[in-house]
Amino acid sequence: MIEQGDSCDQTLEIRSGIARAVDYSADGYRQILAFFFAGDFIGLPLCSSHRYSVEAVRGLRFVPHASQRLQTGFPVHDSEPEAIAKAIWQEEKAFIARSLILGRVGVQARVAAFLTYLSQRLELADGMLDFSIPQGDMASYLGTSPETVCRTLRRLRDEGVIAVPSRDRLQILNACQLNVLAEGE
Amino acid sequence: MIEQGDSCDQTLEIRSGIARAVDYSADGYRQILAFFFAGDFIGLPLCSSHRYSVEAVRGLRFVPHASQRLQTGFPVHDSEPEAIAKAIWQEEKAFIARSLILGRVGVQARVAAFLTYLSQRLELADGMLDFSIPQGDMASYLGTSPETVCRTLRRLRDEGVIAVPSRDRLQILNACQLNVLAEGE
DNA sequence: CGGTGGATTGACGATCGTCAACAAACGTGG
DNA sequence: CCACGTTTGTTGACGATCGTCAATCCACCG
Repeated sequence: MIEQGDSCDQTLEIRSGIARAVDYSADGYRQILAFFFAGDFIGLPLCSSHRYSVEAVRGLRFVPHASQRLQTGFPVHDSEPEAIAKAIWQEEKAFIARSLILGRVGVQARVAAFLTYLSQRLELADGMLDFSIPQGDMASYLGTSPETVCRTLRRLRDEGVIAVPSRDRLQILNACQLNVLAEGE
Repeated sequence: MIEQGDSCDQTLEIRSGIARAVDYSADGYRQILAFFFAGDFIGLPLCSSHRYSVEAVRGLRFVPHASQRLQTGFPVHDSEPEAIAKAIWQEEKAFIARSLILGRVGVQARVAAFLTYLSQRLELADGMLDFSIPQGDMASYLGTSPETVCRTLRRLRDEGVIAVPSRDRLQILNACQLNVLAEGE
């Protein structure tokens, strides 16, 4: 889709589904930097080459746009400058969001903050989320292990904060309590 | 200096010293999101209000610039679009950097990655860093406690990877080993 | 029906956050 | 220059958390 290091000549606009931004460090370390959802633009050409790879998580539909580089002038041809600023802001917000989530101490706080964040992006109704993100991806995003993610979700389920009716559905039953947990107990 | 939530009508250009970007969440949680150094622009007006506060860490000198909002058109009056793209990219890079550091498992790996990152920004010579960042700030940035930061730095010192000649100086003796530790042992 | 990949659970040991005490550095006023 | 209070750094001890390894279960697909 987009490979880290590729030159910035196209931008993707997500129509539906979830995509992940992945960083492959020189040392082989792999991290999921962000998730992107319907309506997001990714691969904004602030630089000459992409800073991360973009991969489909599930059910991804997107449209590519040819992009002129911001370095050689802003593309005012088909979109207003405001639209570009908004898209850049959206992308940056995604990175700050992960930063804020990872900065919390305790995996439970991070998971709770992540679920709250997700609910703002892909809530269907009544706290029900389209939760088609593998736990391995969640673990990489949250800087922990899949086992710990699983255990933490289980504890939240046992405490009645969330419900997991099916593998790709997750319902937030007690958003208030989730916020308390996100502060670290 | 800049308060989180203020309207974006000024941009700061750092001349010397270190500044920190701080997020105050609604729940009172405080996190240091990024450090900024000489040459950086902060407070870029991608949005109508600032997303974080900016505070001086030490020895900060800066010049304010009145900023037109990107939302209402790019300010091409005194700087090229490329310069703006570069500044935005620099800011975003700082957030991604923290994200990549925090995503690593183990405090030692995070500290090592952070020191490597710092050395790219404020290295003087021979791995010697102007290290006037309180350990409390480091701890908040790294998502850990001041005590653990202190202990980790001590271990690195004992292993001969770094040296701390004075409180505001830190020398990287073995950059290679530091990279190994950043990968998690 | 077997195979495959993800999810789950248990056990164990290392790490790390917390509390507490103390030392060192710094700024202030005398 | 000294006395003092305040901030920051340092160290020890302890308990909870979390990463790892391993085994097992489950959903999905051929």
